[in-house]
Amino acid sequence: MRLATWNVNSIRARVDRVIDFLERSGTDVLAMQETKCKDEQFPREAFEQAGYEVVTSGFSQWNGVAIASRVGITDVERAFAGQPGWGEDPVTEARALGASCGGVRVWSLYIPNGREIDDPHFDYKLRWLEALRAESARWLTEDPARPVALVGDWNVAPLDTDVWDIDVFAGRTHVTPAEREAFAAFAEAGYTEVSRQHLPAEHTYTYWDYQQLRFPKNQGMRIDFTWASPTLAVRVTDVSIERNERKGKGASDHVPVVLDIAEAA
DNA sequence: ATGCCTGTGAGACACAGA
Repeated sequence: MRLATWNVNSIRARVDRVIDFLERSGTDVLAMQETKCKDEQFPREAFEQAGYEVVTSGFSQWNGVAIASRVGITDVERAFAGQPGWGEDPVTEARALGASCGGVRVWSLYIPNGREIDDPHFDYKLRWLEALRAESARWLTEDPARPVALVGDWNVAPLDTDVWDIDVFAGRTHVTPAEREAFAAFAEAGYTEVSRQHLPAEHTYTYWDYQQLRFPKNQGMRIDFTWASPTLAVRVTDVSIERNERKGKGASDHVPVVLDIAEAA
């Protein structure tokens, strides 16, 4: 099975590119983030015509996650248990969508950006990561053999070499010890970040800002990852970062990360 | 060329992204 994750930065603006990628890449399951539309606005017909079922979670023009699959989609959840909400009267945002596809429990995740270190969104980001860690650890406690993939845009650069110049990020989000500890805690919960395992090269990015020629200069960030449960991690045979998808007119600022997963023994 | 930001809603700019 081929499983990919991609922050598409608006599915309505990008649907032709996304469908084209699905067909070229042989992707069976695609987890999308930042679809930027309500469920009723999602261009599901294009996916269905290409042979994919699609489930979506979008409440407004902000955030939005979706999963497309040609190997089945069942048991859909539009938030994880204990998912923190935003605001004084907390609102659950469209940042987590779970579904079982081809025997794998896939979670499409869009971790809050955090904005600035002194912004309330930063504390929200840390609480959100901790709540996800606690809940996903519980899934493995219940059933250690469960194949689970936590995929998406984590908005954390775990290593200094995951950004082009760490000095540029001094005092900013994505690289703070608190965020990195919250990210690394998924390893303590029993998960393996399989993209690093297969693609250890430094300065290998999944995102390049639209501004200031960041892509031509290769000034990017590595912030899209896959935490795989033990029985799934050992089935991952290859991972690729589809850098070519950042090229040309109408590209998302993120590229797909693709995993090849062997059949269960 | 991989090229100087893009997408949303609104109907001018404000907000968000990272």
